[in-house]
Amino acid sequence: MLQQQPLTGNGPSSGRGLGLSDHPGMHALNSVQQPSQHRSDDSALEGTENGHENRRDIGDILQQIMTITDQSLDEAQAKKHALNCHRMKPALFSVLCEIKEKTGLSMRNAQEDESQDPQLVRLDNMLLAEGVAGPEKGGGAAAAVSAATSSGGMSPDSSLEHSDYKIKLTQIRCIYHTELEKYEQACTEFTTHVMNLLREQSRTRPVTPREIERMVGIIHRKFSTIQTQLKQSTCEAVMILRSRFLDARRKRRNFSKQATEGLNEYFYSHLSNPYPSEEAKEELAKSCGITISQVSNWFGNKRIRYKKNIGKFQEEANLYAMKTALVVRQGNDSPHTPNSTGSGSFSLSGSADLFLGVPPVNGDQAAYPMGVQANGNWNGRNSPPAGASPHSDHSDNSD
DNA sequence: ATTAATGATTAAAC
DNA sequence: GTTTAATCATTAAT
Repeated sequence: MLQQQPLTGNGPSSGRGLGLSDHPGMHALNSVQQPSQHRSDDSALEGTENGHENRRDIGDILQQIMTITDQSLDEAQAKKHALNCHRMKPALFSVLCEIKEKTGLSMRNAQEDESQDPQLVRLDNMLLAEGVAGPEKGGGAAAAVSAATSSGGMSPDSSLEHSDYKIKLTQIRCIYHTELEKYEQACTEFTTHVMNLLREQSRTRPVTPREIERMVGIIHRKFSTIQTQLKQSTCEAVMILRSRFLDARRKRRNFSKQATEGLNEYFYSHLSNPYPSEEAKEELAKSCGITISQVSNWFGNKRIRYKKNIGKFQEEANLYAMKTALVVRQGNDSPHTPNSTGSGSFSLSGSADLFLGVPPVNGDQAAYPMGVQANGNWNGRNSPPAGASPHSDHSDNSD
């Protein structure tokens, strides 16, 4: 099928075997054979009286074959090059490629899924959101922190708390980037290697550029799985880091003494309605050096814990009540001044120091002098009956 | 080493 | 949205 005579078109050739015999590259083969052809007379075909001569030929051939391995590399290279330069080579190449294409050898991975891996996209987005994949400057860290603190509005302060986190995040980012770089380098290296190899082989083998491209795609897909793994583990590390460093429960610091003092002051001076407004919260947050969320948390905790065991807080209540009273007395000499305490039963205590007898709270009968007691309005259902001080609270806030 | 105190988180209710 | 009640996880105190 490949021996179409007109295709060769090389007139002077002997017309055998695609006419390659006159190519310089083929001389090697000829040269192997020719010596054994001791005078291509017809006598060779006769083979008369040549039993031992044939044996000698075989020996010669073997000898020649053995010498092939001794041929210098340059020589072989030259032959190859000569073969590549043959004018029939492109035609033969294309024909062989066509055959290969038809036999489906090269179309095993025909379906080129150009679809991006959704998981990889997801990981990319996550890393970007965490500031790992983004720019390596402060902007990235800031973005990470802002993203991390998105759950609670606690961005203004606790930068000290975040510094550790930032350091670790930077470490992760560095590792990630170096690994990614290594990965990319290895990928390109391998790809170029394979491409060079295939290109080289395309001289002697029907390998189309299309196939090379496809091969590159396959390689990239393989490497992509590695990339996915890298990104996944990075994500995991970031998540662990976040859960460990940004979960404030693990980094709880007690408030400063003065902060607690200020909060308690407000709480006990608004005991009848210890629900600071937004403005009051802001004020408290500013004066105590904590966030509004922390103020809210503190009041939430305080209310529930106070309500749960009023007796336990009696001393504290008296303490702050006295403090407030003293402040009020300093500010205003009148003993009947309605101070800011919510409970009417408290304000009359000129010396609020002996209300420390603390009975069990849940007892049905509370026959004791309540030093400072909120009327149980705000602590609705569970509030102990606390028969003392049935006055409804009304004298209230200083605002 | 235990325990109490405390700030933060969570689910559920409003 | 906030608040309650329970709970967690850490810190301070015993």
